[in-house]
Amino acid sequence: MYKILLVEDDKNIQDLIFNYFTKKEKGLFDIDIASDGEEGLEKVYENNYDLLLLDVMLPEVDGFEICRETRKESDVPIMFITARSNESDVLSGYALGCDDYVIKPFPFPVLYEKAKALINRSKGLVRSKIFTSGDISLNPNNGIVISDGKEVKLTATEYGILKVLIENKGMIISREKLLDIVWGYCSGTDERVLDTHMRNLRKALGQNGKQIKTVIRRGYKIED
Amino acid sequence: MYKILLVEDDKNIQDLIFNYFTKKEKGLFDIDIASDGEEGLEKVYENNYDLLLLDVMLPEVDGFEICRETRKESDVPIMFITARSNESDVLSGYALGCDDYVIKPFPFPVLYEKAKALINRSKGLVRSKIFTSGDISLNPNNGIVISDGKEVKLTATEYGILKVLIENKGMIISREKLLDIVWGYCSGTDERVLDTHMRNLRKALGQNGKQIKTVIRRGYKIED
DNA sequence: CAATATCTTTAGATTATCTTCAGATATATA
DNA sequence: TATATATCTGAAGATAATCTAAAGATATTG
Repeated sequence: MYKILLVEDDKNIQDLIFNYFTKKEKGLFDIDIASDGEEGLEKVYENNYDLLLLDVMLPEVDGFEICRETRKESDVPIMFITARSNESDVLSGYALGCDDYVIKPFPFPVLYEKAKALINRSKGLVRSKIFTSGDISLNPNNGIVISDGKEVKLTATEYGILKVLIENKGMIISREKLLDIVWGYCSGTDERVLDTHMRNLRKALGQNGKQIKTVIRRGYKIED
Repeated sequence: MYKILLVEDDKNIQDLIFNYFTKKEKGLFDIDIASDGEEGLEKVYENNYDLLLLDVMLPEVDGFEICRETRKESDVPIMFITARSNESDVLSGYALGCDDYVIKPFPFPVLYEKAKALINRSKGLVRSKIFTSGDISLNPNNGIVISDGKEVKLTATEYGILKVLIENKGMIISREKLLDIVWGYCSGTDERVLDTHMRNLRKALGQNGKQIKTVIRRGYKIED
């Protein structure tokens, strides 16, 4: 559940956005509404939003001012939604540190997807990147492998093998393919090195090493 | 210096974007160009870009396909820039995991600011903040590094290395990437300089130098 | 232009990791 | 069941990556 603050003085647009955002995928977004800039700033200070949707022309304090004040101490994602489409207004918005500047009118589904994309980006959730198999998890982003809750230190080769297996969980990966992917070639004579690395990898994973099955004559696979 | 890949078949637009982006704030952006989708995908695989600008309608492999393939293993920021303005096309783009969908024609300054905002967001640099790792803190605003409560004077190279590591705390940064980011290239012969700088950096940080771990064959990382 | 600080190069020492090997064990096939 | 084939294991040797230290090159400062 992500919390969004909408600062917009037009009741009609308030309702339309509120309805679209709260009903589309139930429970994904929770929307707070402020009808003028002063109220908007107060809410920003008092809450911890995941996204601000700011109209620019507002009573009391305008959207640009809200953005400027907010950016002094927060990197919360900010999108302007406004009818002011002058290039110079758009550039002003970006200069103040907004993330997107959407010009009215716009299709609600597009605004919705923009909001989702931006929130995901801000939380580093663009691609769900942690692979798991049983109690083993591998995060290709930082290269950390966890088995039974403890980080295990793998060598580069072991890591490469595990990555291929876990990315293709359940599939049998042939020895040739493993040699090819991890070493970049497939010679043949020294093909037995893989045995040793598989053994070391299994040992490093402890109890969970058993998740790596050998399928005789066909390769290896990992299964939870 | 951020690296951008532009995949666009129209030579004219290629030139316009290239010129605008490379000349505006000199050295902020470095632009690679691919004229068809196949070349684009190759470049994505071979390089480490900070942003992809993808046209949708392309020879060989279209922009959507590039996005889909890229997202299988990367969360690099992606912006579509295309004349296809149907709502369903826009939604397709977001469904594939893009960060923004810009409809042609657009003012170059706006595209430029969008690119900057997105890259900053992706790197967590929206608001400059103080990075910490254990008892080390680095303030990119004034370039001051504090270790164990005392300011330590780092050389520019040492500072650059620490900054990259601490901005990506916990992640393994490859030697190539460090060389590339800090020196702007990656030659190969004189690659061993890094060893020395890492040692000097660790020594300068005193006890806390131990927070910088070397991950053999894969790079270095900092952890608290 | 000298003095100083910083960066880069080099090469030997020290590890970590990879590979090889040979015998043991398991599995397929006839 | 016998035999051939495939994989596992453990130890040791080979290779490659990183660390260290010291000296030469370059840049910066007064």
